[in-house]
Amino acid sequence: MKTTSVKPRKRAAATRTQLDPDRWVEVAIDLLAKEGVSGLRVEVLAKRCGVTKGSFYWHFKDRQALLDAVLEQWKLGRIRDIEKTTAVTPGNERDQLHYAIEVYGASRNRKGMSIELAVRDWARHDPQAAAIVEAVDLYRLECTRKLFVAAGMSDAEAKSRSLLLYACVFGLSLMHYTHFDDNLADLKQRIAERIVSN
Amino acid sequence: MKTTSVKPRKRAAATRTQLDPDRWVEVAIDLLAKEGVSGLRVEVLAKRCGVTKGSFYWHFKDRQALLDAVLEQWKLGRIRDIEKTTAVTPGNERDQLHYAIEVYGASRNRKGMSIELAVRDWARHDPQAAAIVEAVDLYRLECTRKLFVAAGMSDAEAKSRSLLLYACVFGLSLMHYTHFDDNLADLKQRIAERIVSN
DNA sequence: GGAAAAGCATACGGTAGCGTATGGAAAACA
DNA sequence: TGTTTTCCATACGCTACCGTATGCTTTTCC
Repeated sequence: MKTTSVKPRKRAAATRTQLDPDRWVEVAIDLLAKEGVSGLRVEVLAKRCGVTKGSFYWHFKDRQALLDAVLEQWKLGRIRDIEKTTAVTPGNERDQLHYAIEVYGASRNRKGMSIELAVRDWARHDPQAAAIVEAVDLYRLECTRKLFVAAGMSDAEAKSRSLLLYACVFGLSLMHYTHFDDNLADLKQRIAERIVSN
Repeated sequence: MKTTSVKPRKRAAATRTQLDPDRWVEVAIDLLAKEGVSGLRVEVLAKRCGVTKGSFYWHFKDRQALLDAVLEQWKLGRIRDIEKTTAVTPGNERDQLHYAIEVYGASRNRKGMSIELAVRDWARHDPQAAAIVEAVDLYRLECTRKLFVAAGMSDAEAKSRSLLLYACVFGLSLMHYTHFDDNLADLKQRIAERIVSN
């Protein structure tokens, strides 16, 4: 093949961006969101990064190494996120719970939810991914549990609400209910109330 | 290759089972549950049926035709199931709602939930699957909505509860909360109460 | 500025999967 | 019994992957 034999030897010469592993993982998570794990292929990813797989195999031992890195990165990101979302400002626990619900509301944060679902589907076939998901879930559940307790609920009730909250949030993202009602905002509001109110 | 040159020309000679499309779809759904759509490959499926893909391409135009059939079959099965689960026996609406929740409880009906999740993941990348899921969701939501109304709730509240119910059911199946509490039964009970009670 | 290392391209072998072509056995039919 | 039709096996070409080998630039370091 020879278009003009012009060697593409500039690769974004401006920023002089070398591809470090983190950048690879970043793009990989992007791809994961759109295609799922099964779509996370080495050569596809490389093309997305504007290079060939020769580069990939310089940074990573193999595909599995990338997957491991993706999982780890996701885990860290989630935990950081949860801590931010559930940071305590005494007295406002219920508002914060509402906020936590809203944050996951499909409209915005669409990409985040796509990743979430992709990882969970991944976890259904991969024990390692399952372990990561479990760790993240337990951490999340614990964080909101504390909020419910701080809001005045019994420990057992708080646990149940905490689980209900996340189950509902992820469940909604799995469903297609757009045409179920013409006032979805009210619907969601009622649900949120049901989860956090007494 | 020649083990003993014994031609396997009996293929379950007892029942004389010809492979009809329905049988293919049945096995395909099984495979779908275990591997997801991406694992639903023609040659793998054929091997599972004890034949080669030569047989497959006699019954189906191509892989897509199988996928279509799987979706259609799933849709029909779901609708039949919902009608059974939400069949009305006046006065017992709340019991039935509890039953509907319990039916999806991950422990039993594990396979059914696997299929459910696989199809929903499928729907995230395929508009056609998404349409089927939407139809099934709307039908389900409508059925339980009626139950909530019959149990004495306002229409708006019934809709919200209906959505909450399914979101929670599917959401729970996505989560890994086994180690969150040592009395999961109580946890689930509380959640169910929260969904159906006033 | 020359050697070493980093970062990437290219080419290769190998597997798995899709779909087609073709033929052969078994069953239905006449 | 002979001929269709049904049902399936085998063989083939093609593509998309994975991972390796090897070499070509660019950077880094002396």
